[in-house]
Amino acid sequence: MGTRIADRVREQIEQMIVTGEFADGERLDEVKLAEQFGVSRTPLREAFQSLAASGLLTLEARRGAFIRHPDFVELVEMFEVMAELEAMCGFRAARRVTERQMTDIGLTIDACEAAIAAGDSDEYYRENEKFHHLLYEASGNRFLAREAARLHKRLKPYRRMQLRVNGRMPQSMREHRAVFAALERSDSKAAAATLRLHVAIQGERFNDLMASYRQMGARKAG
Amino acid sequence: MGTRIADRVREQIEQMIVTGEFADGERLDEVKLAEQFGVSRTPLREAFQSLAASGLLTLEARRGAFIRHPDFVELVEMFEVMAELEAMCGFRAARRVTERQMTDIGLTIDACEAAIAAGDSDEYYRENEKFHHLLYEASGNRFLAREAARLHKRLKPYRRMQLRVNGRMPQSMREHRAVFAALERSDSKAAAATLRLHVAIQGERFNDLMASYRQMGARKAG
DNA sequence: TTCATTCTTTTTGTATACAAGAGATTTGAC
DNA sequence: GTCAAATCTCTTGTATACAAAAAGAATGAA
Repeated sequence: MGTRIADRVREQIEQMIVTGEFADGERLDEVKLAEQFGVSRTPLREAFQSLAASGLLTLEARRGAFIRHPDFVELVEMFEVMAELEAMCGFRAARRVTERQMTDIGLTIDACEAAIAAGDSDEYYRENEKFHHLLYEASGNRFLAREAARLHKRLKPYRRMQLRVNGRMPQSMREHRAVFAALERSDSKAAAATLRLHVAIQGERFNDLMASYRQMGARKAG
Repeated sequence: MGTRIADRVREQIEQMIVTGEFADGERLDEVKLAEQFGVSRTPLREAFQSLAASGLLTLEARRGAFIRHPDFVELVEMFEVMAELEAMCGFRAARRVTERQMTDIGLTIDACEAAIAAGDSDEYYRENEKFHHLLYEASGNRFLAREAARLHKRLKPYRRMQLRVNGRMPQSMREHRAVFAALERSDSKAAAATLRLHVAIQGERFNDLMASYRQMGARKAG
């Protein structure tokens, strides 16, 4: 991607979306955004197309571009797929991960724990994200890594809800350690199973998420 | 999708791509395509963005839109992910598939076999595709179904290679029947395992595909 | 010839202009 | 006041015009 305006604009809007800057149902005004970015509508509309194809927004014919947050059912479905993709990555990584990659993964886990201890949740999110991306890479399947990263990005606005719930972060860290241990002993099945549970929404977390979702929905609507 | 030119054009180009109308490395000429479709470059370029985001073509900054067939490694990687998505669909479908869906799936299997008997390979491809799409739907996870369908479409140009090899079609049919049987007895694991093997490229099929790929590459290049 | 350089042409990227549909508003009847 | 129809405004979709970069052709030196 060179210095194309369309690409830059796409990147910026993408960031705005994944950081939850838009409310559910909000329409992205072409002219407003265009002058906000200081560009014409043409590259902006190309960015819209690209974002829509990635699922980050929805284009309705002759109505415009809308942020359509997934409903609760779809959100669970998406996490279900994410869980399976991560499990797949872990399964393959257990056999293929390099020394170097293990070192990097270990570092992110340490950094995550340090962030928790320091109460720095932004730092935690960053390192947590790094952990997962390293895992995708370690799968040794570059296509899989890209697809996992894509869905990961799409779920970004909703992942915070998942982590915010009480006591989730220490549990999450234990799971990271368990994944690391499984990779270390090349235990594909354990790595896959741990990651599947790490990401999936089931049991208590189902209820926690539902509550957060309702809250979020209320806030966004208001 | 209303009556937007961009959408119609996108659809048409997509068809052209998945039916293998373009050679590897081929550049899609904006002005030529525009006048071919009788439209301006604007909707065409929007279609390009959308197609690129779906992975069906590659945009290179200030160079244009190119068809970039995956290299052999990437192709295997993609089928690996496809196998897992189909396994996931089968796993879930075994618990959730409806009577109606089972009937439909059974019909496509019959139609596939009839097509083989009649030597009608186009019909076979159509019904085979229907079989897989029904399976995606039967998973009960609509997001998963969409993602599976997306990758399925992207792999379309290469699936024919896989089926073309000697004796593959009857084997493929046995696998369809095995999937059906597993669904009928709600055997999630069997459904998943059968589908994983059905789609994955391993063992002999690896070599078969590699040979076909080389052939195809040669043909396209020439 | 072969290579590098300059000029020309082609093609992409962006802006703007125009057309047409969706939504809001006004007007009028009851 | 309420509803409906017509009008107006705003927004999207498409075409065209222009700018700039890349590809290609021509020129000239070794």
